[in-house]
This record gives sequence, C-alpha cells and structure tokens, in this order.
Amino acid sequence: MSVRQRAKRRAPARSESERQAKLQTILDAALDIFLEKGFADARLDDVAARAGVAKGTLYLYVPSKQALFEALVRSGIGGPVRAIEQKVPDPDISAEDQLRGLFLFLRTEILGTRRRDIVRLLLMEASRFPELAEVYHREVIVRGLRILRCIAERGVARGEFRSDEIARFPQLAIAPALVALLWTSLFQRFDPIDIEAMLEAHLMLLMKALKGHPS
Amino acid sequence: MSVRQRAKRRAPARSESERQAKLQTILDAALDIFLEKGFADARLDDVAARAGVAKGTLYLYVPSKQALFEALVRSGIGGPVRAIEQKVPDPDISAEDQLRGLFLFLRTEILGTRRRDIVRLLLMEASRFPELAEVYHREVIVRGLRILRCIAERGVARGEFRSDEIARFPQLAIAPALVALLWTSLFQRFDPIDIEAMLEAHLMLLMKALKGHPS
DNA sequence: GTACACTGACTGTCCAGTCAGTCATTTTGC
DNA sequence: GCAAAATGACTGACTGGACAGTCAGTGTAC
Repeated sequence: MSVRQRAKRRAPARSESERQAKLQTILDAALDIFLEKGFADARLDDVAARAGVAKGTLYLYVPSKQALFEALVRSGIGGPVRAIEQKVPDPDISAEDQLRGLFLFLRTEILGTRRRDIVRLLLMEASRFPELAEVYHREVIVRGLRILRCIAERGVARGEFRSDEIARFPQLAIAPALVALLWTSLFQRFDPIDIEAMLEAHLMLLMKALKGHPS
Repeated sequence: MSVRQRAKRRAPARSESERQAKLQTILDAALDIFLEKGFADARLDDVAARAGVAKGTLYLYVPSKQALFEALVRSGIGGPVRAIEQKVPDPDISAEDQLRGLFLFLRTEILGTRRRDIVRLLLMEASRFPELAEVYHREVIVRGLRILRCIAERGVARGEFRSDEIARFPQLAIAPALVALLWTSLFQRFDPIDIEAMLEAHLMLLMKALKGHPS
C-alpha cells in the first residue's frame, strides 16, 4: 500500500522521440494558456499544471517564458507554406482552380485547426516580439504572397484574368481570411457568421473581377 | 530665489473643462504606453510620467488600470460611425460614389489618425476584455456593416450592381482595411506597401465584380 | 550505486493600488 | 486689508500579492 501510495510516475523521457513528445505536450499546454490569458498574464504554473509536469520541468525543455512562446509559434508556422509551395507549380491547372485550391487549403489546414489559434496569438503579441514578427513575415507572409502573386501572374499571362490587381497586391486576396480569423475569435460567440459561405462569396467576387465578365 | 526654487505648480483644475482636458492628457499618455507595451506590461508609473503627473493622480481620474484602458477605448470609438451614418442616406449619390466616400473617410479619419492605434490596441486586447469586445461590436462593427449593407442593397435595387455578395457579407468590403491596419503596425517597418494604392486597387476590383463589366 | 529526469518550496523583483502628507488657493474672522 | 484656517488637487514612498526563475532534494532506471 505504502509503495503504491504516490501515483505512478512517468518513466523518464530519455530517447529523443520521448523528449520531443513531452516538449509537444508542453507546447500544447502553453498554447491553451497563452490563448486564454495572453503572453504577459499567462502563468507558467498554469502551463506546467496543464501539461502535467512541475514548473521546474519546463526549464529542462525551454530556457525562459519568452523562449517558450517563440518555440510555440515557430512550431506552428512554416509547414503549411511548404506544402503549398509544392503544389502550386503544376501548370495543368487553371489559375482559378489554383486559387480555389489555395482557399480550400486555408480553410481546412489553418482556419479549421489549431494553427488558426497560433496565428491569432502571433498577431496579438507580434508588436511586442518584433523579431518574431520578422520571422513570421519572412517565413510565411512573403512566401504566401509570392505564391498568390505567381498564380495571379500566370492567370494574366494566359489571358485567364484581365486584371492585375491581385498580382500587384496579393494581400487583397487573403484579406477575408484575416477577417474570418479575427471574427471567429472575437465576435463569433455572439454574432455568428458562416465563414465558409463568406470565403466562397469572396472567391466569386474575385473571379468576377478578375475575369471581367458578368456572371 | 528660495521661493521660486520649486517650479511653478499648475493651478488646481477645478472647472469641468479643465478636468476633461487633464483626463484627455492622461488618456493620450496611456495610449502611447499601452501601444508600446500592451495592457499587461504597461506600467502606470510610466503612464503617469508621460502625462506629467504622479501615479496617485491617475486614481483621481480613473478607478483602476482596467478602467483606464476601457475609458481610452471608449473615447476613441463611436464618433466616426455617427459621422458616417449622417452622410449615407443621401439618395442623390451613386452607390459607387458612396463606397468611394466611405473608403476616403476610412483612410483620412481612421487609418490616418490616432484612432487607428486605438483600433489596433483594441483588436490586440479584445479577447482579454470580452465586455469591451461586445461594446465595440455593438457600437462600431454592427453599425458600420449596416451602412455598407445599406449601400450595397441600394446599388442592387437600382440596378447599379449586379452582385449581392457585399450585401450578404459586407465584411468583404472592409477586409483590406483590416489588412492595412495590421500591416502598418507589424510589417510596414521592413516591408513597406502603399496602403492607399492597395485600397484603390481593392475598390477597382470591387467595382468590376459588382458591376459585372470588363474594365 | 550513480546518473539523471523531475519536483516544488523558495527568492528576488516588479508593480497596482493606497494614503498620509504637501502646497496653492479660497474662505473666514477680525 | 490681512492673517489664519479650510479646502482639495496633487504627490510619491510604501505595502501586499503575484510570479519568473532557481536549486537542493527525491525517486527511478539501469
């Protein structure tokens, strides 16, 4: 009885994969807490509790609260952009379908997942972490906009699109996704909108504008 | 000499207008500090120093740090929406020109002023102040979207617009303004874009899409 | 028996909010 | 007129609590 008194203790995470798994547990917990309270108000005691470890353990995986935040953000960016970069060069697909594919990807791989929350957290804290803002800009924004511009330019070159606004300002094409992101976290609770239908409407508008025919 | 030793002391602010002026000084200082550090990291000592008063004085104008933040946000919203609501009902102006007027107003009265920073601050902190998010939604978002929807519906009713997407999702029309707001504060520093040209391009796209002709 | 992942009580710092005190100005008493 | 007393806006040193980061100690695996 006395031997079993104190609950089973996890085996020490020796192997690299066990270490990575535990780090991920900590990052997941940190995301929850940071989302709920914001960076400054988040307590590492709470992060530790949610991850099921003691506070000291956090410092075996991450050297400071700020580093924890940065690790969290870095773990959530980059992957999807690479995935898209591979799919885009296909020249058999019309620019329209490429844009549609991109939006589908956005919806299912970002807006519909935990990554959405990471992006939101980043947007909220970025002005206090200029270095992180720069990383995100370089690794995600620049590359994402390049893809969009590439699609738009090809559309123009083939005569599929008659307008070059998206090639000049690819930001315009993803702006509604940003609205969707923020609306979801701020207002959806008391004024729900159908995000999917909104993005669909945006695509329709965009196609009408780019192709220059009446529907 | 000994009499003049200590600098002139402000005369006590007795009248209501003097009190309001000092409150405004404090709110301005608070906006600077909150923008720089975020709500949680902002120190009231710094706010007081920037406003040129002692910390205790803040508490003669505002009961708590949170109340200071709320007063700051409330002081910056509402005004412009009312101004627009008065201008819109004019039926002599085409829907297109109404939209253009709205965007001009956005650029000059919000994106080009201190209000932009208040909105940014609000967006960043809103998830930690749900009540404030609700006030902002009710006082600004709902009313702003109503105006947009109204313009879009009139455009459709007159046959000026052939698409109803903006009437269904007025958010789509202002999405680029949100991008402009965030880009300015996060990335403009190392990747400047021409906000005005971007909003102009958005209007062109929107018009092409709504009117359904080639340019 | 030792190496090492893990623990959690502890420490030093930071800051929101307080309040006894200061000092122009106004009012009262003569 | 003028001194003394009252007023109240303003001050800033102080307090109490909170929390990031530490480290001596514990238990487990091998």
